[in-house]
Amino acid sequence: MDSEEYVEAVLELVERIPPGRVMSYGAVADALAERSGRSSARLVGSIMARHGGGVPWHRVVNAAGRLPPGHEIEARARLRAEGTPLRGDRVDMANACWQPAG
DNA sequence: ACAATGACTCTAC
DNA sequence: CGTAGAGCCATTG
Repeated sequence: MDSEEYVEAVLELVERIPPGRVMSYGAVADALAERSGRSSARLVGSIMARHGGGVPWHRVVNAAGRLPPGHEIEARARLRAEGTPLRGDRVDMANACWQPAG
């Protein structure tokens, strides 16, 4: 069961992601590990899959800059519209990687 | 406790 | 661009 506390923390952080930037599940998990104590890329992914609605989920990608399955087209279009550095069908993590610290 | 699953991550081929 | 194997942690049967 996903504690709403953790879910809210994830959604909050995802909403904090500025346009043109993205975060990897692992980065989100790592950033939330300080507030929840427990975190895993799989957990964040699972939460996004269940509660990803209502937040710019397209700003959350995996470590390889891959877009979430079933939404590649949507995510790619949104990212492109926001000016996110794209590299083919993936996100240019070298420039798009963002973190709450800066 | 065990087995299976998942919007993950890394390394190797 | 692809597959395969191991590690990861929580949920579910």
